[in-house]
Amino acid sequence: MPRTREFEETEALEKALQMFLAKGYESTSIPDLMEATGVNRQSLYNTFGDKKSFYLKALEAFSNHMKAKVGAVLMQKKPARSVLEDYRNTIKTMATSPMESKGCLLVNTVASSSYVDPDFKRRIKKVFQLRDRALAGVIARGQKSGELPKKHRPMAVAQTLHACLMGLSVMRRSNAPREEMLSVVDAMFDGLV
Amino acid sequence: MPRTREFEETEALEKALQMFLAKGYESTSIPDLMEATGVNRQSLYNTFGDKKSFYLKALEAFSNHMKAKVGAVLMQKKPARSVLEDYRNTIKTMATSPMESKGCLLVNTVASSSYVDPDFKRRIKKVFQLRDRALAGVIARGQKSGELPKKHRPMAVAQTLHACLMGLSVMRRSNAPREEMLSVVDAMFDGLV
DNA sequence: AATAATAAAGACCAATCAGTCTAAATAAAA
DNA sequence: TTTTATTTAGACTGATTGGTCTTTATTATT
Repeated sequence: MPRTREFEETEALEKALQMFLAKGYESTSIPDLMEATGVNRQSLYNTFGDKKSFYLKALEAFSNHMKAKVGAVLMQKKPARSVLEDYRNTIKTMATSPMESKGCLLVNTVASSSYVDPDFKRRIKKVFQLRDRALAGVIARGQKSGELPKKHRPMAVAQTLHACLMGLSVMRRSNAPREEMLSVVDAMFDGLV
Repeated sequence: MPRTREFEETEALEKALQMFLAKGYESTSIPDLMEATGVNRQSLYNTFGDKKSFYLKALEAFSNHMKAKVGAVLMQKKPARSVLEDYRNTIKTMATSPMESKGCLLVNTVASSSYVDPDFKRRIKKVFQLRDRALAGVIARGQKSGELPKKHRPMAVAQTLHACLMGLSVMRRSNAPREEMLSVVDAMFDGLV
């Protein structure tokens, strides 16, 4: 009976995500989102709820992309050194991909005023925590097997790399040239693991 | 003849800076600034110009604080290793000071949509460039004297540390505990220099 | 062909925005 | 005391905000 939806929900969410990446939560207006998605105002509200829940959905989508790439790498059951080598390459790819030319949505949100919102904060902490734990697991495994030095606690190393990755996000956003991005990733990994 | 100003300009700028740090350029309203500074709307416009030039003045003030602390350390004419040791401690102090509990204004701006403004962009790039050059100078000196390994180009090391520091800013903004901040700073410096 | 659920366009709302202006209060200097 | 530059408080502007509502058009199913 119903008229069929004339837009693809995930496609619209993807467009909105790009807009949120470029302009942030507060500076992205509903008209901005209408233009970016090509979807009517009313339909946006029907489909995604109000602005905040729309943004939360964008955060979720971005996080899922990240998890898909990072999780697959870190969960591999092979020698830790090899996993970390894959991780380095994954970071290189992400750090230079057009998708992230406006940085990481989670990092941008932390650096913005919307981070005071407990819902945003909780969501973001959760995602980062998962990534840190996964990485710390790999490092712990590498330390046990003797592949990696036991100089620092696995979680400390993971937190440091986490900070480095956040810095990379900001660096990318400031239009650092590709070569610079790559050399910085290498220097970080060389220094830490 | 004139009535004397009832507020201290630099003091008001300092209060405004704190507000901009907390809420960012776009989300800080004029009423916000009036409340934070305790200064009337009209007086704000008379003293600091419009919102954008007000923000530029806040950026300038923040940059000056940074230069005062960092510059004094990096310009020292003593062995490079010792300078870098001082720099590490300076970063530790800054990374845990209440003044920076909302992160670095420059980094926050890069991560925000206001960064598209060429005036903001130019100003920020300039400040970071100066810091990078000063650090690269120290590293080059250390490499020449044999204090530091020549594994990476001085500017590459400086850029990497720059990225790390930006990450620290975001980390601080997300309320990371003091101990975590300090251990991350150590891990970064241990890995890089 | 009738039904029913949705899409779309756009009017509409109260609140807020940055910025300007006027008018009254103030106080240092002449 | 008069003058004069400034600070205040607050009214005001036009634009924009997020969000709601109404109306019309559309189309897959019954």
